[in-house]
Amino acid sequence: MPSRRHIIAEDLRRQIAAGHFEAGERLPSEARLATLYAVSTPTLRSALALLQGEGLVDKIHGSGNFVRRHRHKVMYIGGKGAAAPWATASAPLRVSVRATNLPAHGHLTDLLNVQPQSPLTEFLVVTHEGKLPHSLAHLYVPRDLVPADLASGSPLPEEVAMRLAQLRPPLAQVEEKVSARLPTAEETRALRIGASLAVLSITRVATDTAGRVVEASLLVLPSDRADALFTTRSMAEERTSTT
Amino acid sequence: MPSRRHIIAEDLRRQIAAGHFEAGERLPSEARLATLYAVSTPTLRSALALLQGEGLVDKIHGSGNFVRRHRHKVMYIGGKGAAAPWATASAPLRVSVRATNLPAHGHLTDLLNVQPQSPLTEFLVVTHEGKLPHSLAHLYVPRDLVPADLASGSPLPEEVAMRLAQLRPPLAQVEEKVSARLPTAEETRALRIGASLAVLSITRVATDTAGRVVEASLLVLPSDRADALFTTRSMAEERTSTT
DNA sequence: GAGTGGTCTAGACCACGAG
DNA sequence: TCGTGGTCTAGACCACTCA
Repeated sequence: MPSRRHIIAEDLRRQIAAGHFEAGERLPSEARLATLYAVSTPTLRSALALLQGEGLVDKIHGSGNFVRRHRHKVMYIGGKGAAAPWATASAPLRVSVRATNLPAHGHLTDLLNVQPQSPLTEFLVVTHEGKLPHSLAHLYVPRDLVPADLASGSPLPEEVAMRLAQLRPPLAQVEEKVSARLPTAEETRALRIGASLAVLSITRVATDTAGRVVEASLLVLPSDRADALFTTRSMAEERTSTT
Repeated sequence: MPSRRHIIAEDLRRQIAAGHFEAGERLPSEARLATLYAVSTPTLRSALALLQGEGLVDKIHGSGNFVRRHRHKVMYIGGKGAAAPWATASAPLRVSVRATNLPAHGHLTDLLNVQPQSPLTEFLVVTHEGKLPHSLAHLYVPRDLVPADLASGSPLPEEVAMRLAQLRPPLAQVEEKVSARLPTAEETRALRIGASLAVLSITRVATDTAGRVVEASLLVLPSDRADALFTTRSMAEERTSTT
């Protein structure tokens, strides 16, 4: 037995799919929609919450509910491109980087396998698609692997990737832990997403041939904009040695 | 500025963490809690919805809100163990399998790269932890790779894995597409989870050395019970050939 | 300042679960 | 049958955005 909010959500989905609302267009106000569907505002809002959770609708406080413009998803490619996770996306995204020096603390000491207080550089990477934020990444690299001129301010993303890759030995292993969850309060603000839109959270640890952790990254990918793809080629040795 | 529901949710989190409520214990009724916190029932319910989304609380219609018993997460290991994804979990789970024959249709023809109507066997795999469902998997295998005695009814899980592995050539590649999303209505029922608890959805396609798809699986892992781990060992050839 | 969404209330009635 | 959660109402007031 479908509840009213499901009926309303389904009707709006249909109208959006049928093109009755243009991409990027604002829907009628919640008060107006509530009148149209003859329900109270909380009921109508819960219907919209379903559409938000699917990434069909963008809610902007003070402005309105908008039909999402971009419906194409980016594919995050696992295993490759450590130090440049944003470059593994398959669509043109604008990338900005802010670098900060900080001492290792908390989870970071475990992730990077370093002593507390040992010097790290954090790269806060925000990708945008058009003018809207797309995804977030925090990269942590031991300071001695970071050229001094990249270690603070807002370096160019391409340069960060290239220079880091030059400075360190080849990677031996990339380990990626993937979780699904709802966004934190900060993430809903930073990514301009609703609290009911799930995100992919990827913790990636890259190790060099000497067994040293050369980079740890925390990636947050909203589920309406990104999936992740992992490809494993089986070789006889691997399939026995990894058991 | 924290809203009331966040304050209430935080207080309940604290009390649960402090052990004021035992694992598996029922919380006071929503009406009672609403009185205690001096808020209306919708407000109190939205606070509980936050805890559900974190997997801290199990809501059971007609019975009450229960503190989740198991708080340990299973780790799904990517890349390995095609044909037995459930075996890659790191905790003891009870597994049940139901096999059905069906013709390829819809997405399945694309995933398995077969003609529509070509014969497949579906294995519906449900894992339980104790008496509660843990996760769901649908496996699809071309019929000619399935021994006849496994192709219907409820075969033993271990046998399915072993016999399938014997019958087919070694795997060349496993591709896993990972998404985060909220559960569908059927999944909330089948897994006994709230609609606000995100799930990891993994589509796994295994290919043999001849390039034939020998298995496609759709896995659904509730985010409070499972993460996924992917490990990539870099070899010089791979890093250039996969670009 | 006008209009939008965000939060909350104090009820009502329905649907489910267990004794 | 009774207590539980599920859904919904018809408002109120606050916070944000934009002209």
